[in-house]
Amino acid sequence: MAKPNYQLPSTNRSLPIALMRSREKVMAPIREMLKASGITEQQWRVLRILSELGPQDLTEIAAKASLLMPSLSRIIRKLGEDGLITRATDSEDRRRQTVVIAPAGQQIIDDNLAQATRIAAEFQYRLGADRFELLLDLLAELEHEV
Amino acid sequence: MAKPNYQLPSTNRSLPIALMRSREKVMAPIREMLKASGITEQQWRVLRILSELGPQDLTEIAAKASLLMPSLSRIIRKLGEDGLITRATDSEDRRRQTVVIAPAGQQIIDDNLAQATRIAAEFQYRLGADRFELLLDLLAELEHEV
DNA sequence: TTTATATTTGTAACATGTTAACTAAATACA
DNA sequence: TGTATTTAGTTAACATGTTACAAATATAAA
Repeated sequence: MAKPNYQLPSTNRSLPIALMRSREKVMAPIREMLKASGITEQQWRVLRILSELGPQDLTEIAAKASLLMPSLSRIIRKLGEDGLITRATDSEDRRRQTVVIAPAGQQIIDDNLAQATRIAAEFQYRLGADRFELLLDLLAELEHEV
Repeated sequence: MAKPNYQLPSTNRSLPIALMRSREKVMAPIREMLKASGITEQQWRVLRILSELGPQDLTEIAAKASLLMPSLSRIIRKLGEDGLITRATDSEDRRRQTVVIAPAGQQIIDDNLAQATRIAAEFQYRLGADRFELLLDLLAELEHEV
C-alpha cells in the first residue's frame, strides 16, 4: 500500500495543516462579513441550508453542514432563541424536529448573499474555473472510503 | 474581478465545506491513533514541530502549527502539566518563552511516527503522488494574498 | 530620560469540535 | 405481546477556535 522509503511529510508540507490554513483563508472574509449580522460562520451555514433546501430535520442539516449533532443541537437552540428559525416536532415521528427558517433568518441570508457570492467568486477567480473544479474533485477523492 | 452571472455555489459544492470534510477524513485516523497516547491532534502537532524543528518560542510554534495564540497558550500549559514539554523564559527577552520537548513527549512522537507515516502515505497513495502534490499546490494558491 | 508605541504572552468569554452517556420514541423480532 | 435494537436528539465534559482585552517587556521617539 504505502511506497517504500516514504517519510512523514514535514509539518510545513502537511496535508492536514494545508487544509486548515486554506479553510481559514477562505472563511476569514465570510466571518468578517457576518460580524455585522451578529452570527457565526456555522450559524450562517445552517441558515443557508434551510434557506436553500427548505425545512428539514436536525439529522439532515447535520449531514449537509458537516456538523456533529451536539454542535448542531446547540446552534439550533441559539438560532431559535434569536428568532432566526422555528422548529416543530414531526407529527408522524415524534423524535424528529423539523426546522424552518424564520423571516429574521431569511433577512440575514438576503442581506449577505450578494457579498458572499462576491467572496466565493474571488477564490474561484483566483484559481480559474477549471483548477477550482479540479480542487473540489481532489478534495472529494480524499473522502472516498478505502 | 468576479464573473458575470456567477452564483453562490450551493452548499453541497462549497469550498469551505469541502475543506472541512476533507480535513476530518484525513485527521480521523490520526486522532484514533493518538487515543492510546492520550493526546489530541493539536497537541501532537505541537510536539511534532518541537521534535522536528527544535526548541522555539510560542509565536514561532503558533505560526507553524496554524494555531492562534490563545489556543496554543492553553495547549502549552497542558503539555507542561503532563510533563511532555518544558519551557523557560528567554534570558535576553523576558517576554519570550522557549519551549523544549521533554523525553516523555519525544517518546510519544517516537511511538506514533511509523503509523502516522503509514496514514499519511495512504492518502498520498490514494490520489497518486502527482495529484497529491497538485492538491497541495492548489491549496497553497488559495492562501495567496489578493 | 521620559513618553509613546510595539511586541509577546496571557486571560476572559463565548462558540464550536469531539467523545461518551443519556432519554425518548420508533422499529424489529421472538 | 413483550423485549431488544435502532434512531433522533440532548446533555455533559473537556479541548480548541475566535475575538477582545490586559499585563509585562522591549524598542523607538521626543
